Amino acid sequence: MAFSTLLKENGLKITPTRIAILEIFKSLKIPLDAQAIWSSLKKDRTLKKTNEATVYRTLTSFEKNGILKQVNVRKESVYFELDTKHHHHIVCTNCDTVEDFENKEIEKALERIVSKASKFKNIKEHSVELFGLCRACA
Amino acid sequence: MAFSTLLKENGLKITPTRIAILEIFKSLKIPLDAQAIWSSLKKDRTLKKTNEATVYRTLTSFEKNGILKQVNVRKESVYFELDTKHHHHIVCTNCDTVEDFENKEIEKALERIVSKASKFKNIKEHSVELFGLCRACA
DNA sequence: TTTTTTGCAAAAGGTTTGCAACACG
DNA sequence: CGTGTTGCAAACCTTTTGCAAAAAA
Repeated sequence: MAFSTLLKENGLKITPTRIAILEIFKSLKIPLDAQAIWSSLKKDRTLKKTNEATVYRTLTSFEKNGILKQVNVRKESVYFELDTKHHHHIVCTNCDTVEDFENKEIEKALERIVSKASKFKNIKEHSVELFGLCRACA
Repeated sequence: MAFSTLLKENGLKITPTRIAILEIFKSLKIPLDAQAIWSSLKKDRTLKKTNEATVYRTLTSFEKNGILKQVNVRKESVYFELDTKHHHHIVCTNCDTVEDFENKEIEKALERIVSKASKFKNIKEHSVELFGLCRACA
């Protein structure tokens, strides 16, 4: 789906900054934080004066609308990625490398855990992350 | 093992504040952040004037020494728990409820994923968290 | 006494907010 | 034109740091 359609469907106005932010996520394919997005925008002639606050507001709004979701990468700031296909992450604790994976066994095991949980009855989501050093950093 | 021994083994001096912080983790049995610890200390006559900075320094030092570990609870601040038996968490997104669980199938599936990861060769740890509303908040 | 720990105050880092100007639809 | 969006500056919240005084070993 085109990003402009995605924005429209969520009742968000189509602005150059928003489209650009979505394009950045699409092309880089790794979790990004507000600073990374902001740096990226600054390289673009027409968007270089975008304010940091706008980036934060955009990320927050995209998350609320289910366009982005947060990723636990154990860094100081909050990282996001496009909320598309369900998957998990292997995160390098030294650089920005992130490998995605999916695994049906884990999903099934988690479903069983959900059904046995005593203090919870409705569990909406889960996250699974592996941490280590990527081949380049090891 | 007594907390005083634990501190000694890690080359840390035994102080009332450190013992008290460990006791708080032991008795509450849920992940806690610096503010929670600090509030707890303030209720104690002899420790009520403990400085926030001391709490942060203590938590950092305990984590470095493997006494505490961070828990991903998707809150704004950093939460810790005693680093004892390996387990995972079901976290209430509305309150502080956390239920622990462990599951061998997941551990095995993760081992297989580790062995197949292309960008990583040494993976040291992992985290698995489920998020939802506990029975009290649902 | 030597070394670590703590209190205090200041500062840093990331993120949020109020408000007026601006742009999309 | 009306409402949502942005820039700017100030504020916020959590966490960190320098330094001198206090406590542990």
